[in-house]
Amino acid sequence: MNTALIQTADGIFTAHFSGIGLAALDFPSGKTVSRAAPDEPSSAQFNSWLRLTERALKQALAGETPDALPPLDLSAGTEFQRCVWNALRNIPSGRTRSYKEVAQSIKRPGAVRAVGQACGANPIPVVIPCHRVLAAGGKIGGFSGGLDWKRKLLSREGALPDSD
DNA sequence: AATCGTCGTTCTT
DNA sequence: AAGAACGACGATT
Repeated sequence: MNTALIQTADGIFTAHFSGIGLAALDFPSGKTVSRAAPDEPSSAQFNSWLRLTERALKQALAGETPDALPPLDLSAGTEFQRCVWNALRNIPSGRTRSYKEVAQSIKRPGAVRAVGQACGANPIPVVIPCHRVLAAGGKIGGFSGGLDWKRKLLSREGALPDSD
């Protein structure tokens, strides 16, 4: 797994690439910046994926819909998790779904709580828009990267619900 | 506010 | 290999 740092206006994200594509994306840690040396030689392909990732990330952080994504490596997830993550990918910017709606959309209407778990296990936040999933009634719900991030992202998309 | 139903994942035997 | 525990939930009381 090659890791690369991506500098944005919101801090330094860390991207992890497998041989398949982008496998994980970490929020800025705030503290120690991982300086791990690449364990694979830098190739033209990785550089291309990194450019795509950087562009897509910055667009997404600005509340825009990325015009292109790098290949994603979701192979680490279970079948169920990949279903959920794919469902998340077609929630358009500026729109939100409830956990229940996501559960229904993947034909497992009873697996509401399991959907929440799967969202939390999303390895590529922001790009895979897990922040667009709210609890019922427009409640903010939770977020693995911290609720401040969830609110910030939704706010930039103009989809931040009125806090009740 | 407290409790229960639900279900995939993870942690313990 | 089971079984118990645990959630970024939702519905009921």
